[in-house]
Amino acid sequence: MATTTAAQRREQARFEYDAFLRSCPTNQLLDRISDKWVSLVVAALAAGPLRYSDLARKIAGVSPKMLTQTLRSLERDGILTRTVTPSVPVRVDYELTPLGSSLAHLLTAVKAWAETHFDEVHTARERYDTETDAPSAP
Amino acid sequence: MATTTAAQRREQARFEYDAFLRSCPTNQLLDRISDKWVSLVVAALAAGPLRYSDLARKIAGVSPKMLTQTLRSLERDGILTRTVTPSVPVRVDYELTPLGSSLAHLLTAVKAWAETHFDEVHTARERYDTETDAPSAP
DNA sequence: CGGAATCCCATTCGATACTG
DNA sequence: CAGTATCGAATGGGATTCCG
Repeated sequence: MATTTAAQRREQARFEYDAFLRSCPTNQLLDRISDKWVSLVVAALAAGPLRYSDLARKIAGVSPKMLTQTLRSLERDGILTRTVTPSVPVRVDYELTPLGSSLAHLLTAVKAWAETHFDEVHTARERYDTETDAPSAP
Repeated sequence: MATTTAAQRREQARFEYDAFLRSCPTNQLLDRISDKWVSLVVAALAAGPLRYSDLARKIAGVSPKMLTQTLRSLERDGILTRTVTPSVPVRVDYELTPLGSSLAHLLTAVKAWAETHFDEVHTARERYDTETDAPSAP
């Protein structure tokens, strides 16, 4: 017996892996800040509160769908607050919470790392491309 | 005239946005470390060099395809080194470079932030779900 | 103005099978 | 052991349209 070993073993491994991820706050939050738009929104709001259309203009390339989706998930996580002012044309402001500010600081650290080591990465990348792309080319 | 305003304007905005991203090292590297598997591989290698199959076992849930793909891109960026020992069964070791170690440190900082603020996020999330999910539910 | 809902395409990812 | 190749499923994300 045990014809199903290989497949089932990975399936079970995957199960345990999922359980691990669920129990690991790091991965949950890493996934959150990993999002392409999240970092841009947080960076845009770091300077101060903005309205929906201001964000759309500042980020410049985001579709309304993704902007709304991103803002909702960030609001849900307590990264920012959404304030509706029921004037005639509705006005909605978004602002970072203290938690959001601390996230902005973290992203600043990431940015610092990226700027510090970008040269190394760039160099390594070019060398790798040269070595693998033209090792035996005429 | 100007029937195409809305769509075309965003298209052009998108173009500029792409140009911005290309010139911004932060986003390039943020995208790299954002990857779900990258962080796991770096974390796994932080303790010391590992062989391919060791990594597959330690990460437990990754397909060979993604593992190889992740390792290649990290090698390309100078995050880790790949050492082939041409013994009878081929042996390949992966090890973090100094650059990779610094990235591991950064991920540690992210992890610290996540663990520090996980409660807040969790609380905010539950509150949000409660408020939006059952305000008028029977 | 600020958003919700729908459609749909492109990329990505995972599982499997095969090779050196 | 350490990959590569291929296929199908899932997902993300953009455009569009309509509501309050």
